[in-house]
Amino acid sequence: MTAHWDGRIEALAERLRSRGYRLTPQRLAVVEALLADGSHPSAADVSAKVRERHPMVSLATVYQTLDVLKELGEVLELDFGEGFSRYDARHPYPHPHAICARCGAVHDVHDASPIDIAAWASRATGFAIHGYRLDFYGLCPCCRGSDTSSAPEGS
Amino acid sequence: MTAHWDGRIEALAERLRSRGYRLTPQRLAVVEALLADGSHPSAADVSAKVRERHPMVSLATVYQTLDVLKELGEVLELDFGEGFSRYDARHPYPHPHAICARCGAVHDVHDASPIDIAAWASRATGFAIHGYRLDFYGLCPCCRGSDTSSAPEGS
DNA sequence: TTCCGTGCAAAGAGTTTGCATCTGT
DNA sequence: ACAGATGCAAACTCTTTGCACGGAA
Repeated sequence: MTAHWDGRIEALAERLRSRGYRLTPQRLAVVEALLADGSHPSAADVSAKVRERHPMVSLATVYQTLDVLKELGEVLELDFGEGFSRYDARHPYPHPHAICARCGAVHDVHDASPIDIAAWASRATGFAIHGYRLDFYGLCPCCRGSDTSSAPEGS
Repeated sequence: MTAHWDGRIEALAERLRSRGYRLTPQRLAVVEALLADGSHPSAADVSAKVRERHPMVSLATVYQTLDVLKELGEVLELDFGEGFSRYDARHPYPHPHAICARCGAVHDVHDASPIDIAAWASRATGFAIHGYRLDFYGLCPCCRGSDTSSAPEGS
């Protein structure tokens, strides 16, 4: 299967080198782990994925590589108030997310907004808007049907 | 001066008592600190403010009180990815914020959105949307004019 | 008197950093 | 060969928790 992030590994490798960063096996492994699926992995998720095939890559290296990728604008750090960060290397630009309160899944929302919310906010606030974040909380289509209660855990 | 949160201290006191919570001097001090100004204070900010007049109130008590207030729905916990949470007791319901990248100020956006973004997101994602957060990043009107560079710190 | 709340200090989670060793270019 | 990257462990920040004391109902 092909998708728009095909070739992103090669592009990233080139980008790293041209900016004076070395392309180490560890960095390659982190990039591969980030792009492996459409999820929004935490640093621990990335580390676990990397260790499946490169058991000696340390968590510190994962964090350091994520920092480099953030600096290059090739990964987006997402904080949903869970106590840790998630990362998105497939779509490293601001876009809305929908978070399921029951199963915890994070979905990307790629539909174009019917309005230019940044322009609206600029008008409403007087700010020069550089970016935004828009997160929706609710039940994903899957969890909507499978349970009448919306709480992740019974209190 | 009067504002819509006048009487909120009294209302909160009543709410606490009716729910079986005690109204202690510490809790009153935390509530006062939260409502003192329109900023979006962190727990440390609240603690500092409380200690101006009640030096023996511990940080743990501040956190515990914030938990109670969150449970009552009287304070909103906000996480802007700064590594700590901020709290809003004046407007404890979801509303957009605008964060200045230069001075760090957090402004409330009270203008009504021109569209029902929750309805849009529901249509776009199939989620049952329960809530959302919308944060804008940029330069506040004050910082816009005072400096041509947008970085909080020179790198 | 009976709990609930407090203060202290220690524990906890996630992230960052110092330093000696190793490696891509 | 040399600058930069790695791995380990310790440090750091914010937040939560255990426990004995203290005060309100």
